Amino acid sequence: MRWNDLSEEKCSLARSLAVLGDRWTLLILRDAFLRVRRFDDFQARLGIARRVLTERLGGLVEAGVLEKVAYQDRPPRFEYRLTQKGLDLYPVILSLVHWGDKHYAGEEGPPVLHRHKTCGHVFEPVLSCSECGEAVEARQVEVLLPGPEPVSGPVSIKDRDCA
Amino acid sequence: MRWNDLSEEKCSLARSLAVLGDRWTLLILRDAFLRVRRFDDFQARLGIARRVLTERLGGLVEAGVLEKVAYQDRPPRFEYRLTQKGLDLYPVILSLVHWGDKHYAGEEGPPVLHRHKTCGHVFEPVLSCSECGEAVEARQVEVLLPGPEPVSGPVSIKDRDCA
DNA sequence: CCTTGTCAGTTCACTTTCAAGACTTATGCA
DNA sequence: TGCATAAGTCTTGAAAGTGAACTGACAAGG
Repeated sequence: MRWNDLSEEKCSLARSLAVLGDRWTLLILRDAFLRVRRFDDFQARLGIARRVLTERLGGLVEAGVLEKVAYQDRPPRFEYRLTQKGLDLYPVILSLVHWGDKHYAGEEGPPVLHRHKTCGHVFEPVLSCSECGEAVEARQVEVLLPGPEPVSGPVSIKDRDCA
Repeated sequence: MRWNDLSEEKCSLARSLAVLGDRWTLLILRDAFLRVRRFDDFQARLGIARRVLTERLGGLVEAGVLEKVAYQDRPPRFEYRLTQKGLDLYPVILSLVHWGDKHYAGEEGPPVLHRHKTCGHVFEPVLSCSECGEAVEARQVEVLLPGPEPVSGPVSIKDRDCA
């Protein structure tokens, strides 16, 4: 399978990974959420090869996750900023961070804490159900095929291909 | 940077990506959540090169995300099952799926729906705050360095390296 | 002027990883 | 005996990543 074919799959996870599934992309986005914006800052913080960084930033701009904005004209200089589509990735990043905190923090505890400005508390991210508000666990979720109404109902693995 | 060095970084995102950051790994886990368990089933569904699948499954077992269980002895046959650590990845997967649904579902809508058995409704995943229960958005979160009490407080980018 | 420095990339010579499919081993079934 | 199944292993060319040096446009200092 060519990697680009993923974007044509009828699976939202595959389509997301066509954009994000690269080894560097999520690290670049982590820094973007920390308000890193410039080529050389990304490069210095990540230690990524410059050619690869060029490609990744270009890909993220093309995908609409970042936008390239000139911050001066002579000489032309640009910065990369998260779009709303990029900001929508925050749950992905925070879930990954939380999983790392849970399973890889040593005795020192997690490397950083997060404070929710809205309520003022240090918090942990919880993935919850939009309908009942309870935390969602894997085995409490059933996958359904969409569609007006007809056959649908619980679907066995063989009926579908996708998460 | 060698990829393996990531696991030594003092950043939970980097440590998570050291395990999951590969192009195939999350697709393998998607299938695992759909209760795919056997080598040939993964291979046929994903179209992944068999050698790469061997490596990835081995890596996930080593990381404690999957466990390899014999389901018969002669000939020896194994299946790969999610551990609790693996099940803990559900928020990551679901967040990625939801982002794909939001930004890549065409007119047909998302390829699958999720039903929360606990409450019975089709739902969307919401990342919420463990303290106040509200949905968390990127720009409402502040990063703090942990520690007993001393200096800490809001941290500027230069003070930390990590998400 | 002339040098040094900054920033956003390119280019190049290499190394590593991946892809696709044939092959292997152990066994049950007809 | 011959075929099928499952879980891999092996081989080989193609693709992607790496690190270091280089470029081009400009600013600042002596």
